[in-house]
Parts: sequence; C-alpha cells; structure tokens
Amino acid sequence: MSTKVAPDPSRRSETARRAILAAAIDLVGEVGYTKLSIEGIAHAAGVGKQTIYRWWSSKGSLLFDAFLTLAGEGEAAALPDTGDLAADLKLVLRATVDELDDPRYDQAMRAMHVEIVNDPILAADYVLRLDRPMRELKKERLRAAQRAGQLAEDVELEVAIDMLFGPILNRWLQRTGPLTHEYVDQVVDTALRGLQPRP
Amino acid sequence: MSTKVAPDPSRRSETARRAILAAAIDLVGEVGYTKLSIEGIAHAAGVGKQTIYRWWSSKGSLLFDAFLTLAGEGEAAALPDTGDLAADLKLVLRATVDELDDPRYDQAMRAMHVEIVNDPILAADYVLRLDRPMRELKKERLRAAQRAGQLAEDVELEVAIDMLFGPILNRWLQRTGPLTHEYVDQVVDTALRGLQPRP
Amino acid sequence: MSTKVAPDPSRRSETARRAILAAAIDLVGEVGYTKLSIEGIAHAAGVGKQTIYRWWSSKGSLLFDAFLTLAGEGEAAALPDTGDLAADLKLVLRATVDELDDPRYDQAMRAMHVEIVNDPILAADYVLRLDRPMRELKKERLRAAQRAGQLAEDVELEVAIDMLFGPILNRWLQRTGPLTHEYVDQVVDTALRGLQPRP
Amino acid sequence: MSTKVAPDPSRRSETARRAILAAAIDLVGEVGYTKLSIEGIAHAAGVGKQTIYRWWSSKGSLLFDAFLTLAGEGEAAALPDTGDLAADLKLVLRATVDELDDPRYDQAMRAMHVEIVNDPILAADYVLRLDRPMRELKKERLRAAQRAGQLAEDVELEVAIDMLFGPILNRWLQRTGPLTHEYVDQVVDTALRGLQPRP
DNA sequence: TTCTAAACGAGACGGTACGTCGAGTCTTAGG
DNA sequence: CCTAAGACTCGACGTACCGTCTCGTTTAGAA
Repeated sequence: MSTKVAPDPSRRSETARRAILAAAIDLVGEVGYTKLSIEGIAHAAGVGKQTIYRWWSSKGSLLFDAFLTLAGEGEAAALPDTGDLAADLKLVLRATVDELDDPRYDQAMRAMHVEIVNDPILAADYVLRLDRPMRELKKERLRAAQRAGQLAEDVELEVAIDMLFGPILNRWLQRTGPLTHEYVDQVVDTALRGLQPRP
Repeated sequence: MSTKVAPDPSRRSETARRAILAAAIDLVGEVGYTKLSIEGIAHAAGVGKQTIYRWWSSKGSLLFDAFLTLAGEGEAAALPDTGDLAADLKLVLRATVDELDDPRYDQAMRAMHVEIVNDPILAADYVLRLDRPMRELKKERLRAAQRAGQLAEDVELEVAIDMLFGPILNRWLQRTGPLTHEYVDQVVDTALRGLQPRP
Repeated sequence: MSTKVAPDPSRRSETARRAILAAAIDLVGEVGYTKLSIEGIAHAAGVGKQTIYRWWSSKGSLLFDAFLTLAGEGEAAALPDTGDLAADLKLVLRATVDELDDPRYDQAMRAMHVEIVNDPILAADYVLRLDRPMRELKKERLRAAQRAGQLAEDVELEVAIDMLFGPILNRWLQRTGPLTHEYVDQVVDTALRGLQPRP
Repeated sequence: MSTKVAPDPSRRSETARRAILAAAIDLVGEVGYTKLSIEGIAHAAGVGKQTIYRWWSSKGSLLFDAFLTLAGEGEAAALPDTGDLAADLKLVLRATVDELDDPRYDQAMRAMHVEIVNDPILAADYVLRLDRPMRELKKERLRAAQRAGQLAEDVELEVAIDMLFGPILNRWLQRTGPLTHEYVDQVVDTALRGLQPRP
C-alpha cells in the first residue's frame, strides 16, 4: 500500500527550479498562452517533465510562480507619496500600463489571469499572495491621503481601489480601447472628482 | 488553384446550429471551460465534428455565439430611466450580479472571456458586436442624466462606464471579494460622489 | 412503407457514366489505390457523389467496371494460333507483361485485385464475367494444341492455365522478381517440358 | 533543428508489442481487412495509438510483423525429404492449403497481401524477410531432388518454385476455384510431368 | 410542345478513423 | 532519492471520406 510520497524540498534543485520558471516566462512570451505546454517548458528548460509535476500541482500554479518571479523582482515596497494623491496614482498606473507594453509581461499576466479565472483555488492563492499585499500597499497610500484631507473619510478603500485599478485592468484584458497615459489620467481625475456635478 | 471553399449559408441546418449552441452552453455549465471540448460539444449536440468546424473558425467564436444566444434572448433595448440615476444604475448592476449567480451564465461568460483575452481578433469582434452596442445603451442613459443635471457635463462617458462596470467585472473574474448587492451599491455611490472630500 | 426505389436505367446519363469510369482509371493511375476515394472520383468526373452511389454498390464494383472498360477495349476474341503452342503462349504472356508496364493499367489492376481479394461476392463476379471467359479462350487454344499433338491428352486444362499464368501474375503482384520477357519464356518452356528429367 | 527523434528500442515495452501483434491478428480474423483500423487494434490491445505509430511506420508493416509472429511460430527449418519429391511437395502444399482454412491465418495473410501489393517498399521487405528465406528452403529441397535424379539439371529453380506455388496462391487469392488437396496433387503432378506429350 | 418526374451537380449532414499533440504517470540510468 | 530522458495510456485535436440526405437544375419520356 504505497502512497505518493511527498517530495523533500531540501533536496530540490535550485538550478532546475529557476530554469523552469525562466523557460515558462520566455515561452509564454514567445508563443502565447494557448500554445504553452508543460512539455515545451520542460524541453526549453532542459528538464524532465516529472521535475515539473513533482513541484507544481498544475500549469496554473507554475504560471503563478513564474509571474511572481517576473513581477516580484523590481517590486516597490510602497506606493510613492509626494503629497499629491492624484499625481501619485497617475504615476503608478502609468507605470502599470507601460509594463503591459512588454510582451513578456503582457503574455505572462494574461496566462496567469486565465488560470485564475477558471480555478477558484488558484484564485484564492492569488488573492492571498499577490492581490492582498498589493491592496494593503494601496490602502496605506489612500489612508495617508485621508489623513492629508485629500480623500473623503467615509470612502470604502476597497471600492476606491477597484474603481481606480479595475478600469485599466479591464481595458487591457478585453482590449475595449487603447491603454494610454491619457486614459489613465482621465480615470484618476474622474474617480477623484466623481461623476456628479459639483455645485 | 483554390483552397477551402466557403460553405453556403443558405444550406445550413438550423437544427444543427441550435443544437450546437445549446450543447456548448450546457456543457460549459456542467464541466467548465477547462474540460470543454469540441468533441464533447459535437457529441452532446448529436452532430458531426465537421459541422462545427464548417461554421465556426475556433472554439472562441463558437463560445462567443453561444454566449450571444444565451445573453441576447432577454436583452433589454435600453437601460431603465426612472429619473434617479443612482437607483437605475444599481438596478442594472444588481441584475448583472444576479445573472452571474447562474452557473450556466457564469461559466459561459468565463469561457468567452478566456477566449477573448487570448485572441485579439475575437476581442475585436466582441467589442464590435457586444461591447460597443451595450456601451451605446449605457451612454444614452448617462446623457439623459447629464441633461437632467445628475451627471457632470464634462465627464468622459467611456471612463464613467468603465468606472461603474469595471470593478464588478473584475471582482467576478478574479474573485477578489464577494459580489453582493451591497458592493454594487457602494461602487455606484462612490463613483457618483467621487473619492475627494466634498466641502 | 417506402422502399428504396430502383433507379431507371433508361434515364441514366451515359455522359456521367463514362466520365466516372474514366476519372476512376485516371485517378487510380495518378494516386494509386490507397489514396483513391469516391469523393475524389466524383470531383474529377464533375459528378455528384450520389450519381456514383446510385449506379454502383461499392468501390470494388466501380473499379471492376472501370477495369473492364480499360481492358475490354482492345480485347482479342481468341488467342493466336500459329501452330506453334510455345510461341503463341510466349506472345500472349509477353503482351500481358508489357501491358503491366503502363502505370494506368498496372494501378487499375492492382486496385481491382485488392477489392477482389477482400470481397468474395465481387470475386465471384470477377470469375464469372472476366476470368471464366478468358479461361475459355485459353482452353480453346490448348484444346487445339491437344488436337495438334503438342499438349498431352490427359492434362487438366484448368491446371495447365494456372501453371502458365499464375507465376506471372504472382511475380507482378508481390514483386518477387523482375517481370521480363526472358522470365515469361522460361515459364512457358519449363511448364511444357516439365520439371522431371527426360530420358 | 532536428525533426522526429527516433525512439530508443531498448526502452520498448515488450508487453505492449506483443499485445499489439496479437490484437492485430485477432481483429483481422474477426472483422476482416476492410474493417481493420489502427484505432481498433490499439483499443483491443489496451494500448495508446501513439505506441503503435511510434514503432510501426504503416498499417502494412504492422500487419507484416503480425503475420510473421503468426506464421513464424511453427516454422519448419527445412522441407521434408523422404526421397520422393512429388510426395514431399504434395505434403507441403497440402499443409499450406490446410493453413488457409483457418480464418485467422487466411485473413491475416490477405491483409498482408493487400498491403504488399500496394506498397513497393513493404514488398521489398517481404521479399527479403519472408519470401527469400522460404524460397531458399524450397531450392534446397529441389537441389537435393536434382542430385537424386528426380529433377532435370537444367531447370531454373526460381521458375520451378513459382510454377508449383503460384497456382495455389492465385486460386486462393482470387477464388477462381476450390483449394482442395486434389487440386494440389494435380498441380504437382502436372508440373513435374510437363504439359507436352511424352513419347 | 409542354408537363413532370427522374436523374443530375452540389454539398451539408452524422459518423468513423486518421495521424499528431500534449497531459499526466511510470520506468530506467546516472550522479 | 532527485534528476533528465522518454515510453506509456489516454483524450482531444483538426482533417479526410464515408454513405445518406436534401436542395435546386437539367433532361427526357408521356401527355
């Protein structure tokens, strides 16, 4: 009655791990999500398929790790705070938009997105490890804005974040329009000012 | 030296077409996007695979048509206009959120979404045939609100729409939080009022 | 209770019939038996598939008819009789061997052969309509030889024919050796003289 | 830039190989050549299709191997030599005829035959691996007969073999007549004695 | 000569099998 | 015992033809 023995992480080959992650990012950037295969990644990484299956439970979790590697390396610990909320938000969102111009980043993020959309467990992992920490950073900046009187006290921060970042993410995913700096600025300005007429 | 002759639409079997679209929707609701296969759809529809390949160029475009069938049947010609913009928006967005509770609708929309994210051509088709008409309806309502003095004159309507609908779509796709009526109301209220403090 | 109505031969299109048989022969000569398809024949003949299915019950019987058309046109009514049996047999067999050099003839005959090998009913038809009449001609010549004292009285003519024509047919089918005039001559000479030493 | 890497025979599964060969023989015996499919063989053998395509280049070569397995197991190393050539030949040919009564053997041999007739490369392989060795055995027996004065010295052995075995093979393939022991005896007697009258 | 029923071309249909690709599992050799 | 390599079973891919079934459109015989 032999049960699947869990692999011993202490014996894991760091070389192989890095090669796999790098190959995944490279490949997804080259051929796109649809044509991405475990077999292809293993081959490109010079690695046996089993080595991938041993350490990742699904293509999604591999893609997720790969994306973390790609995104996490130059990650800011906090959002800029120059005292001008609008300017800071535009800065951050413009940088996001610029990143999505890099096909590697664009494709990797699309791939991860697809996996998340279809896998609730992976989505939970994503929320926990990537979305929540990022939101915390954003909230921090918004709270500072509240303290500085630039943001209404009674605004629900979660909603504020969704309203600032959601439109950009959607326009990128669905290609409903061009992702320009101008659009980013409009979103920030409109969100801050609100849709209602001001007296 | 002609390759692949285009099929004659006048000889198309309406029975088969309907069976395929229905089977696609049913199947994606049952097994989800990941396990969805052309073979499975053909079998469930009692149809030869070739009949699918003859009329649809990709799984994406089939899913797109299937979704149109599902969504288009009860389609409103215009957004409600009771004179109260906030109430009308909440009504529409709550209905959207409720629709996404139906696993069939939820799964079909996820499937279509995945295809669109990875296929720019399909995305263009989506924008043209589904997104743009819907936006036009929304813009119409917003213009009425402008005339009624409930919406600022200088607001860019595209941005307004993205700010109202984007957050809901994102929360649903990425499961970053529960899709409740309360959340919908918060989004509408916050978007209208704006993030800045009011004097 | 409508039963498949038999087609009326008097209304049959002779043009179509000829085009089909010609296309079958041409195609089998071009692409070989393996790649031969009813669809391809119909297309090459400029004919609907149904017209083939209406008049022939199987690919085999079509091929059989096609072969008859090809072979029957220059068919001799009787074997030559110069008084010299060996010479006459060699003449006939050399002509047979030469015919098999024409790829059209070779391929058509292979195709028909394959169908016959796997379809006893077709084989019976072949024996009745092609093999038996040909054998009768051959027997006639052999009987003449018996009368002329060139063939033993007690030889079973069926066996004699098999022994003269069988080796050539086999060598052609299985390519166990080159089909030369020299080989033909050896077969005739050996068959006539017998394998046993003569006193 | 290497295409299609050749598989490593040392890692080949003997179990799978045997199952495939056995399934091929069984299936061809059950359903006949026409209905025989790679898919069917794979299924019956409990094997993936790829495993067949990995090791055999065509249905023909698989059928050839299968036939070798079937035929090769009870293979005589040499033809009997009792000193009486006619009797020995009749013995061997009667045994051949009897084998063809077994539907498995009959169908398998028809299948292989069809493939050989339409594939020159396979035919060459057949000649090399099956026909030539068998002929060598037969020649050996005929040479012994020549030494014993039962066969003319100047007879071309290839021709002699074709004249003895060809008629039987043809009658079996084309079903031009019943394959009886009596017929076999007639062929042997007639071939030995020759068609010409004896003084 | 017109009428009309059939055969005709075209090709869509439900199917079966093709030969290929990749998923995920299992085995072998090597470090 | 992890690893690279790769053979294994399995399921789906997209294509080619099968034989059946409409569709209009000729076309030939009876009215």
